[in-house]
Amino acid sequence: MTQMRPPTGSRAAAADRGIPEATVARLPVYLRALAALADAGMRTASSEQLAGAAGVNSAKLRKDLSHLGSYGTRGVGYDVEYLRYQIAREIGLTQDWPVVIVGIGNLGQALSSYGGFRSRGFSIVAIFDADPDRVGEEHGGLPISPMDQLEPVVAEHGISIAVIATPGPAAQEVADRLVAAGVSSILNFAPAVLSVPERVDVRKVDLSIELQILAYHEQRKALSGEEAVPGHDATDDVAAKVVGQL
Amino acid sequence: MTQMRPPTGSRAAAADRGIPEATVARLPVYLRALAALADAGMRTASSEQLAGAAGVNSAKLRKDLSHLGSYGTRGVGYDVEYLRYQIAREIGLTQDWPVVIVGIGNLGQALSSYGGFRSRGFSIVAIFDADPDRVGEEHGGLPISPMDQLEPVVAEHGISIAVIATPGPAAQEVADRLVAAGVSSILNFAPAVLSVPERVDVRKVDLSIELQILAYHEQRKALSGEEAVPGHDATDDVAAKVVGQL
DNA sequence: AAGAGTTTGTGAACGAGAGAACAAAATCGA
DNA sequence: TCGATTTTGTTCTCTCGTTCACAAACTCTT
Ligand SMILES: NC(=O)c1ccc[n+]([C@@H]2O[C@H](COP(=O)([O-])OP(=O)(O)OC[C@H]3O[C@@H](n4cnc5c(N)ncnc54)[C@H](O)[C@@H]3O)[C@@H](O)[C@H]2O)c1
Ligand SMILES: NC(=O)c1ccc[n+]([C@@H]2O[C@H](COP(=O)([O-])OP(=O)(O)OC[C@H]3O[C@@H](n4cnc5c(N)ncnc54)[C@H](O)[C@@H]3O)[C@@H](O)[C@H]2O)c1
Repeated sequence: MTQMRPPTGSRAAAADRGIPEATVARLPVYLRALAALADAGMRTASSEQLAGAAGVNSAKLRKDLSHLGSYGTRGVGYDVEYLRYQIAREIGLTQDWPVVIVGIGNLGQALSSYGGFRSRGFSIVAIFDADPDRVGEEHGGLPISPMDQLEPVVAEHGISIAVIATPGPAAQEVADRLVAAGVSSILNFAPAVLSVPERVDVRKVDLSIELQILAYHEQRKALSGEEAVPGHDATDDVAAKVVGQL
Repeated sequence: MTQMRPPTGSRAAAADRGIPEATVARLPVYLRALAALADAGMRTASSEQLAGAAGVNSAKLRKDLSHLGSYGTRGVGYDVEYLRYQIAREIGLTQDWPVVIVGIGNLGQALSSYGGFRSRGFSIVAIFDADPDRVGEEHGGLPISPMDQLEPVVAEHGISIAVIATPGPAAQEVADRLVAAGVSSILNFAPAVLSVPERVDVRKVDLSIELQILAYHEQRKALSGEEAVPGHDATDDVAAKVVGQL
């Protein structure tokens, strides 16, 4: 995703601040696991325990954490609260991130009403929809704002993270406006490939794709049961038209 | 994810039917790109065009497709409809998958009302919630069923794919019931690490984590601006308690 | 029929990530 | 103080995935 800017020359000691993408994606999981352990009253935890709670291999967890620095104690483990703070700081969760949501349909409403974001370092400061009839409707304590408020709100709050939950065809246009207004990270729920300048990060969440991946594995499981029949594939060349739409 | 069952001995020719996980995750994207091209009236497409529409590198696309077989024509490209059918068949989308959703809160309602699943090969056949007051409510044309209907419905329709959209603490229990009832693929929206038998596939969608990953990159961008100050980190050892809850 | 022009399919080089294994560093009990 | 025990941080190896680059295969024009 983000540009891996070439070796930053002037670096002296250990923590090179270049955490592997795969590790970054797991840090939030560790944070959640630590919260669970803290709630359970644990003040310290071994890599084995933490890994268990996070659902990963303990060697992987230790290597991940070693990228942040050396925050454990050999023979003891990790101080739960301290590690929690260090990870939060590394991810950038010691500050609160203001976020806007564009497209308040089924999904946008669910997101707007979701209370879990605030406690994880994000506050939704405005929600937008193009439908004039919906402007003013409240969701999660915020009124829907009209689209012409987008630029001023983004500027005023210094928004850098936005969520797109519009239909697919509208997504690119919305993304363009967001980027022009100053947003540099987008979470996209619309089934569309967004094209944005290099400095902008886009993450895509696509529920249909997730289901399709499950379907693939499901089909393989089913097939490996009846394995018997070796090499044919009857339906193979029959027709192309069958697929219907997408 | 799924067990990479050891080399299946009795395999003669080319297509070994062991598609890399990374490729599987991209096939649905290609499918969508192909649909877009077809709608635009294209009957044939080069790897370059397809890759453009799908937002990937063309070499990667060609290698991905080569795992399914040799469906292109050198000097020409790929027949849009034919490739579409082949990918759909490979993913298992020539059949329709019945799906159930458990936990009809904000998110579950959005999913239930979403029309996009049907056209992509999935039909929601039942939705469940533990709240007795909500049983009977309609969402997306389906009434909410009580939880005690879960096992009979899963059995009757031969459900193998389920979606969990309950709060985190309830997720494991729900997963256990689903698995016991015969489900072998789960799409989980709850912030919880599910433990399931090996034969069961779980995919997790976690919106907070997506935002946190964006926040990390956002922070790095901000930091690399003020790069000047080299090695310190004032707030480093100050306190641990600051983090609040998760 | 032959040559020019396209575009696929794949071999090979490279890079990133996962996991096993172990030395180094800490605690604890005697 | 010393040795036994625990557990981290890191090195090494292996696997998986990405990208480049090009020969092989096809079309089209003359
Ligand atoms: N609802 C789901 O469960 C679900 C599942 C998978 C994918 N998605 C995707 O998420 C997106 C949103 O889904 P949804 O069900 O909420 O759709 P929806 O149709 O209910 O809502 C879309 C909203 O976006 C608004 N909108 C349209 N054009 C806009 C524009 N140019 N600017 C601002 N707002 C605009 C519409 O007024 C509407 O309120 C879609 O792209 C959909 O494919 C949704
Ligand atoms: N809404 C969002 O935008 C959003 C965003 C990120 C994550 N999530 C996660 O998705 C999940 C659902 O979110 P939500 O906003 O819809 O929550 P919600 O509280 O609105 O809905 C949860 C639903 O699950 C039902 N439920 C509770 N226990 C159950 C059980 N044991 N069996 C069956 N049903 C049960 C409840 O009755 C309720 O209707 C949560 O885990 C949440 O953390 C939601």
